[in-house]
Amino acid sequence: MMGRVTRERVGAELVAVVTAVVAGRPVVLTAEGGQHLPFGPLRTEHHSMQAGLQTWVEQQTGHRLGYVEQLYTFADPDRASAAGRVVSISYLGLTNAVGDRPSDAWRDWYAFFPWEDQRVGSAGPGLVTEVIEPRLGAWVEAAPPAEREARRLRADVCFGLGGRGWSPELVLQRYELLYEAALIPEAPSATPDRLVPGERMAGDHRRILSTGLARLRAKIQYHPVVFELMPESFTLGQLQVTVEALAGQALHKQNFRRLVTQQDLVEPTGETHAETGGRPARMYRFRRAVLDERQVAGTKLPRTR
Amino acid sequence: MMGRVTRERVGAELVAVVTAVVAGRPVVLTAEGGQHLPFGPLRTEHHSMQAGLQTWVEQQTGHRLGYVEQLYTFADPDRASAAGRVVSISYLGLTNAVGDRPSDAWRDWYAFFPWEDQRVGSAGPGLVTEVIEPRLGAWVEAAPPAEREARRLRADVCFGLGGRGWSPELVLQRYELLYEAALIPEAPSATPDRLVPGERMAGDHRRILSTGLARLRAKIQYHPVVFELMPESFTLGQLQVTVEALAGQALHKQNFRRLVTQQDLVEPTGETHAETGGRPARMYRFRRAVLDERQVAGTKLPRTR
DNA sequence: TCAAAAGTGTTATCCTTACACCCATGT
DNA sequence: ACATGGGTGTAAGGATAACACTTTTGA
Repeated sequence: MMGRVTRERVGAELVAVVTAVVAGRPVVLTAEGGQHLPFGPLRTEHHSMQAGLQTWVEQQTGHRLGYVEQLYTFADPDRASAAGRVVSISYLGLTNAVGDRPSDAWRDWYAFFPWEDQRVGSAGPGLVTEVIEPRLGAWVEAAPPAEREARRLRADVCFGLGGRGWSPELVLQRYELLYEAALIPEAPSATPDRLVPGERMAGDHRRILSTGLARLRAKIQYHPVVFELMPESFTLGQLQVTVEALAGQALHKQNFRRLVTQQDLVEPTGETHAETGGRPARMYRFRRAVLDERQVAGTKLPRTR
Repeated sequence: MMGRVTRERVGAELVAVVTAVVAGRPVVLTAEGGQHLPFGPLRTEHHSMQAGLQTWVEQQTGHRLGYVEQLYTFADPDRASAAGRVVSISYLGLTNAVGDRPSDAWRDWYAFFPWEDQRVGSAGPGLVTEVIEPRLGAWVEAAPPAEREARRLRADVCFGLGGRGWSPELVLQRYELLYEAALIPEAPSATPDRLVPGERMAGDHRRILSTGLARLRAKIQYHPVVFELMPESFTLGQLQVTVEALAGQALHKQNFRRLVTQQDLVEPTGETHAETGGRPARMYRFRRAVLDERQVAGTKLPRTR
């Protein structure tokens, strides 16, 4: 019986969250004046979805993506109209070759999510305490009493309120919370005077972008993907700046270095780099062999017997 | 220019890897005599993909899925024929309500992946040392010299050879390695006399299933998803048996108990359970509140400053 | 009384965190 | 000389892994 239904057809779209880090700023590749992520339809001539994606991105940036992984597949219900349904298959791409084709298509992540940059001196910390926390407080109070505590807990966990720590990887949860609280313009009941700052994108592309940031921030903690964003050789300081840019958080210098060196993730090239001020730094390169040696991260379960 | 292309259309299929654990055996819901995973086309009347999936699964099992998460989206190139391309959006579903409709549609995971069960007394350990290891050895030797070491490393990491430990979460990597080594029937150049035991499924469903196992084994380590497979109340022994069934590995009893209790994942119900032989065990229930409290797992990066 | 499973306690080890300090360069 | 960033050492605390042992039931 299952095979007898008429098979309906949908449009399949490939969407790319391509990111890089330039001078301590995480950037994402956009199209059409920063309103879109790069995207294009899956074509019959594409051998695979990744190949199709590579084609679209190459046409816009002129270079191959070093690293690509699938993010998530969305079926936007708003677009299930007479024209038919559209399914968006999104990918995360990482690259370090921003300079090849200078372009203003590379936009700072934090233009779209200002609250996500929690480094000191950035917009994030002030934005949370002065704008987001009070408005979420109002949203909590506006709930029926039975639901109030659940809302408060959710706000506290997402934004590190009430003495909780800030968790960089909760990007998507924060975006969805702001959406539900009608504090961002995508929300149906949003009112202009209560919005939280941050540029929006066409359709659900800001949501897809937030999925990409969340994945990258989570993955960086247990898989050596940062190196896809680095040049061939780099200093440990540059590496740390890159990780901090992605995490939106400052890291402890000495421990960061030990973490990287003790795990044998890098090897010295023998050269040094004359930095602005201070002692010249040793240059390192990523030991690509670790990708083969360590398929595995580390278990949380007690092993044998 | 991007908007001007004629949008080609594809078939969108929803595929479910629904698993449960019954009497220490992990099982997966199949259709049509165990050859398929349950699947069905995405319809216009489905409000969302998850809703569509729930519909298909409910029709076959009669109960709702407690937990659903998206797995991966595949575009099988072999099926991009005259009939057009098909995109399969796969989901992982967890349930504990197997008993509602008795059915032989629940098949043991390890019928499809016998090598994945590494518990003592199971087929796995012998299969690896007596069949897989020698045949992979031949595959290594058959490579051109320059490629030989890479193949050996890969085989060693995947199957815990050469003194390495077995990593339960490498399910997909092992499947793909066996595929490339032509040791499973899906492989184009496979020959019947060199195959590794294990039932196959239609199309790429065995591959999708292996993606599901991999995700579940990985996720169980940092997120309390096991409880979706447990009844309302259970003993710590039953919980351990369930985790062991999924991991395909025995766990250390005392440390497992401590891990569960010290993290406040469970609370005692006050009742006890008279087991077969031995002292009666306390019953516990999952503290669902932890899902709200702990959105976060734990960072691998040194935090402040 | 013994087998079987539940449950408790203790110790060695490793990893994370934090702190203190020295080194090499430009100005 | 001193500011700046690079680089090293070490000690405290917590989590994990491994060990030995007691308790409570059914047969």
